Amino acid sequence: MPLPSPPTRPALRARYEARRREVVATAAKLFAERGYAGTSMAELTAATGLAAGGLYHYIEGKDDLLIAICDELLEPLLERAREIVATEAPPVEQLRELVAAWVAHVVEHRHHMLVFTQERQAIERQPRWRHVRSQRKAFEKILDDVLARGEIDGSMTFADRRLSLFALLGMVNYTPQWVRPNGRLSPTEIADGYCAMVLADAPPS
Amino acid sequence: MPLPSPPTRPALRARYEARRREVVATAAKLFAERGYAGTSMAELTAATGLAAGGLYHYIEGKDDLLIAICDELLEPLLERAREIVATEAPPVEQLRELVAAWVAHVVEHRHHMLVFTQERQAIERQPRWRHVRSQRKAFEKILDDVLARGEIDGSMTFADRRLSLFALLGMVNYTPQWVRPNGRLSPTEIADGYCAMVLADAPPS
DNA sequence: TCGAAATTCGAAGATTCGTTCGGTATTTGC
DNA sequence: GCAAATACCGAACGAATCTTCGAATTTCGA
Repeated sequence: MPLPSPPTRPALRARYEARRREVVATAAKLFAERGYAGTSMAELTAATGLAAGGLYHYIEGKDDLLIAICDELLEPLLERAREIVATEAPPVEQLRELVAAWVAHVVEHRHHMLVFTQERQAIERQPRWRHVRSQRKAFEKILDDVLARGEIDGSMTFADRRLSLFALLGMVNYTPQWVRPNGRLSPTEIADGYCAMVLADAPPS
Repeated sequence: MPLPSPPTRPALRARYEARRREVVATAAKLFAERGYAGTSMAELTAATGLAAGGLYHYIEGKDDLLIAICDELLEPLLERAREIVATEAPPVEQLRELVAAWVAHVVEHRHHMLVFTQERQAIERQPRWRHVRSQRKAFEKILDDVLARGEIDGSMTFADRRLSLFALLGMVNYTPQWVRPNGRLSPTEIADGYCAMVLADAPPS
């Protein structure tokens, strides 16, 4: 099983990378619509225009696509999140930036995100997915840390910080299920709304 | 293809119904852990103790299980929701009751709920799932109506009511992903926390 | 206790699916 | 323009899957 490798000749290399990204994007759309297991390679070949054999010049196998989709989703998001918390801005500002970037990201890559959500059980169970799993955990830790810093310096108040974190994860992760590109609300407005709900929470008097 | 029907003899009828519920519950657990398509009938037979052919006395086919799981999840929830909004309690109280019942339900049936979430694309796409789809929509409409009544009578304030609805759906639907039976927070505490976040939201001054 | 109903078995059937592989066409670098 | 690298094709294979079916066993009701 020779794993396909990018061509060494420079003129073809760019074309190869671009085509591979196309294939992954097409797969993300199909997987989001029909499910990973519910999408056959035959449907994928039809959607990409390639024939059965041609596909395997760009991917190792079907599950390679799933990993590529998750990586395209999590890697840039995690990088951006680390940039934001490296700032010296106060926690509340960092949280707003984080949620804004996060919402914008899942809206733009909503197909990726839908696949990530649907295949969560596979991701959490199989050892092969350790990397994806640790990226998800790293992102959630960044969020939790920001909330913790806000709680400590008194700029945020939570009845239960852990619950607020889970609520935020729920809101944002659910967004791709209903959001439409060029919908009524912009990603920024959505993010602001979410932040308001999380930050307005106060312990019962 | 003779569809399996409950026995007419009374003594066996109860046993049949019970066994069928067992099968559905086992399927819900496996599907939640491994995914619907990722679970083979062979694994199901192993988990139920029945042999391949024996299973088909209780179900029509694999997707029959999926419908049964969704029905067991949505039917009682929808019924309870209708009871609550038939009350004359003020909207805020109705909302608290709704969310409390809802959270308790998804926590208790978290396997069912995880399957429902994972197979959402199938449910929303295929005509066969019209019934499940309409139950989901009916429940969401009940929620939206309560929020609308609260907004009109001034007891609730939303920057954007639609967004608050989606946020609430996100929070609750995500709950099964992290909640543990006998965990630190009771379903009631979780529900109260969610309500506080949704109700505390106010338009920016 | 007897006959019919109900339950269970497990091997076989039919289909679907992911992947491979030999071959052909196209492109690149020299 | 030539040779080598690259891109692509599509039939075919092997494995895995869901479901069926006839037979064997158990259970119920009269």
